[in-house]
Amino acid sequence: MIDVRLLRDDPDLVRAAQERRGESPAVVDDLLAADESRRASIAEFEQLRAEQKQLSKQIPQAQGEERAALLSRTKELSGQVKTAEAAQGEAAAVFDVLLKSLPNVAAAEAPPGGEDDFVTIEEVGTPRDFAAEGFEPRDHLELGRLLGAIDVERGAKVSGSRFYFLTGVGAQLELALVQLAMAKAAEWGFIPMIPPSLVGPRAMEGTGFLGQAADDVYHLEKDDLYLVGTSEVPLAAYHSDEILEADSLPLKYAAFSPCFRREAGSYGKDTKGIFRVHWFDKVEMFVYTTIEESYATHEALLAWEREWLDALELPYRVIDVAAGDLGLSAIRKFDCEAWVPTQGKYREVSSTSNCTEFQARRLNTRVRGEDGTRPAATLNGTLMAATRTIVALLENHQQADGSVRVPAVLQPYLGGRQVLEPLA
RNA sequence: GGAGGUGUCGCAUAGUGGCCUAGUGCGCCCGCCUGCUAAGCGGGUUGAGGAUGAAACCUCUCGCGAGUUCAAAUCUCGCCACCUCCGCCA
Repeated sequence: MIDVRLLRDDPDLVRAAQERRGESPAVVDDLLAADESRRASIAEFEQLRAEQKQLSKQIPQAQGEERAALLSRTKELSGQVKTAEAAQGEAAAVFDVLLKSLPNVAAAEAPPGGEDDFVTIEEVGTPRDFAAEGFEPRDHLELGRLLGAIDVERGAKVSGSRFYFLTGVGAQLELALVQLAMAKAAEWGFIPMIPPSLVGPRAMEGTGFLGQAADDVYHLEKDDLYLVGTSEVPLAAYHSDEILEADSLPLKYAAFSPCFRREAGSYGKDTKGIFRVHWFDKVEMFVYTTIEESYATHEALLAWEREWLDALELPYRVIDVAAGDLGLSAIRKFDCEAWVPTQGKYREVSSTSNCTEFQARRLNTRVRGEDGTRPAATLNGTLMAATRTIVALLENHQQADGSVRVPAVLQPYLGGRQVLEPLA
């Protein structure tokens, strides 16, 4: 959630941000009204409560008639306090629901508009010209079959559509990618983490995934637990209800975890292969810092993502995601999209968001500094999403005979193999 | 899943209905004293919210939530977490 004071002091700024997202600025006025009545009800409750406490204190010393008078007045007040307290709770709840539904204030730099209104920041590397090389590129599914690496038929048999088995060298490839990614992250100063991928409602709600994105989340009703779509969720909740010392920042975590997505409403999209699946493994970077540092940290996260893709020798582009496509928590988001030869397009393989104080305020994570305590800033960025990375690696590094070249950095993690060969 | 126990300020503890505006010790911060350090002395030290130009001020916060009462850290009920033992299990 955003700062209530910002809402009161500069509502026009919030309205403008709503418009950049293509959302209604009217909620701002609803919120201001709700804040008004919330504060009025607080004042009323507190005034009654103060009187009740003050009179109540005199009772033990009072005698006879005076005591009876006090008792009858406090008795009356007791009821009024209860009513006022309930009213105050209700007003606070109304306000809270509205405030939590309001997205973070989109950065002025974020391109206005929706999904298609992104701005390309840079294209890195050159997609291969397979025609010039004299062969038709195979898609990752066919390569996966040739290599004995991916089995989607049995994935569907066992778990349904959008599930897969990684087999043989495919399984080894994922493990190699995970190891390399975790090793790199540790080098960059991230603390390696393996977090729970089942979380309670607070963590899910606090990270903003129970808003518009709720349909995309798996929920285990019997236990009221959620399967996370990203380890951003447990990492953001990790320090909930904590006060971090300013000189301990930045706190950088890199987590390996499975990710689960219902992919509701994506029927018919990316149905072939393992590009869009209900479950995949991912190494995610997550940073706690101050709001002032967050902008530079966001650039750093992007730089690490790029270093990763450079190391894997993949052609990709970096885009500045438009305000309407930011999600609830972010003020700005950069995506890295790797070239997918058989689709002839760049497709998202990583994404980094600056959530400023939005998640920290919901999850009650604060920083104690010279000027008191205030909410922390949180940022996240994908380092390695296994399935999409495998798609990009196989397709971009394939050779005419169906073998796949292994980038040099990955070779030590694959037993020194330089090439993945098709099964006989 | 069953039985028992515990939950108070950063840590350790005191507190069985009003004298709790939650005490004490440790730690930490500021000051005094002292060649230096230690000791000693004095003061400060949970967090959130409301009001205000800013304060003084007021409210909430003893795991969480409801209840009893004029009044709850204290009594009642529910929930959660942790510990011990049993069962089951990777």
